[in-house]
Amino acid sequence: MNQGFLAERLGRYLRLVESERDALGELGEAERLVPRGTVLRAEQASARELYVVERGWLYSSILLPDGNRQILSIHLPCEFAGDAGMPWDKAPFTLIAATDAMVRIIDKAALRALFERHPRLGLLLYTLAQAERVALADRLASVGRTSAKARVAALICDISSRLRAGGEDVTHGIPLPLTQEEIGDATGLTAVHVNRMMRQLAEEGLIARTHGRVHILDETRLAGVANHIDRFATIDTSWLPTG
Amino acid sequence: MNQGFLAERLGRYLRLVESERDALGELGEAERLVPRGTVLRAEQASARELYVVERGWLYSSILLPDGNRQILSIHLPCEFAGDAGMPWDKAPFTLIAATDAMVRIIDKAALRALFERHPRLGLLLYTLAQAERVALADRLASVGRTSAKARVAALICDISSRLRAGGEDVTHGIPLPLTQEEIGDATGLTAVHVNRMMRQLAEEGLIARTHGRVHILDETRLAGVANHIDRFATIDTSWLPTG
DNA sequence: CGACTTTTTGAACGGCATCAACGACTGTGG
DNA sequence: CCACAGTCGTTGATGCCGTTCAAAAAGTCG
Repeated sequence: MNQGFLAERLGRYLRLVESERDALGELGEAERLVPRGTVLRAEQASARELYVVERGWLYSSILLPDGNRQILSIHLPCEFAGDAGMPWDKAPFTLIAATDAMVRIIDKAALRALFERHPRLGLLLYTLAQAERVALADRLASVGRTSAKARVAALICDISSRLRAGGEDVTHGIPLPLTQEEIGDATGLTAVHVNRMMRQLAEEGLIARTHGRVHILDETRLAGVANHIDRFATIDTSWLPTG
Repeated sequence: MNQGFLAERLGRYLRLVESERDALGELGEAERLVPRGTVLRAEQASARELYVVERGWLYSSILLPDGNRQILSIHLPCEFAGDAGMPWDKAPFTLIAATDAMVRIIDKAALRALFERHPRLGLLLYTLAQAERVALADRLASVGRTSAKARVAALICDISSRLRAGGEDVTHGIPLPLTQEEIGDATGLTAVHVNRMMRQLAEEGLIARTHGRVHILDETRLAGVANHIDRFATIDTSWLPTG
């Protein structure tokens, strides 16, 4: 699996042929280790590359002039990071490592070559970009129109189902290596209120917490209060060309 | 410009060659007239197609179980609508006409053919999808981390700069054919509070309002209270293959 | 152990929601 | 041309959810 993080991710959605696997394997130029808390790429920094998370978690965020921060999305292993910056030569967001992490660096030019030589993979990447857009839209609905408790629940549900989609065993709790401050920045709340909502979810028997991990006790009810829809579970690639 | 809405839009970012223009012209199968308030496509409805707005405004929204609604994005003339639904066979959002509108219908299969025959256009579509994702992220930051006044201001700035990017003359005010209820659903506020914030923006001399139109009096200050960044003005396609 | 970050809890405040009512406008049918 | 209904905009009064401020407890790392 050494050269295969990208192929593994894309292979979840499409049966890849040999030449496609090879092309994906050659895509990444270099790896980079990013210790927890480090800025991998700052807003407005030059952005000629994108990343694939190989280990650890990253997140992208925007800093507002008044010092407020919004975390836009969390990037789990095997997912892209920084790909939303493609349309610009300066990064629109800041990328930070939530845990010690390892990323593989992919150059824009390499992505261009991939689209030209493997249009089918291009179409798949397009499709996945649209799926990310929908994920962001779901978060917008959560932040714009639901209560604090629902937002925190939604974050937990989202991470859980993405970890599960990534093949991780979720039955014995999931890691949640984010400070309550970070959870607040992701959900549009203060750290103080995040704390209260987590406690409330625990008191209601929906989750249990143990230093850095969360155990989902009642998945159905939690998804209910969160208004969660697991969209990534049902991605339809049947209309893509066959390899 | 009869066959060229898509070519016109994409031509803003890339100098298209003849064969590409032809391919884009043949992409749309049919047109459809959508009167104001009509649902073009409901959440969960079968979704084998996407749309290009030819006239009028649409918006996509999610309806929460409690009856709350979040408007996710507004689709202006020459923009795509429903393209975020590509990864699924059921539509993730509802598409509604904000004004009487005309859309051109594009089949998923036609898009697939476009990617295969014109990888460069595929890459451009991928890039634009990422740009839409960033626009959504900016809205998330607005809704999650700014005041009611800032959110309303941001909506006005966003629409204004997109209309301008579309070639519309913005100096004598912009149309805003949305009810305050709809503006509230887009910004995560109630219609009542939208009203108050609009009045406040007017009292502060930032905007002027006349039935259905808004005049931006002080663009710099308005962009300031909105934390607005005009990202679409600077899309960089220099790394794409040359035609 | 000491400095720092993170979590937790309490008390008081405020922005936005909620509820309610009225006015302005639009279209429709008599 | 007017009566009427329906939608939308406007304004006031009240209340609650989440913020802000403050401080202590618990965890982490040198």
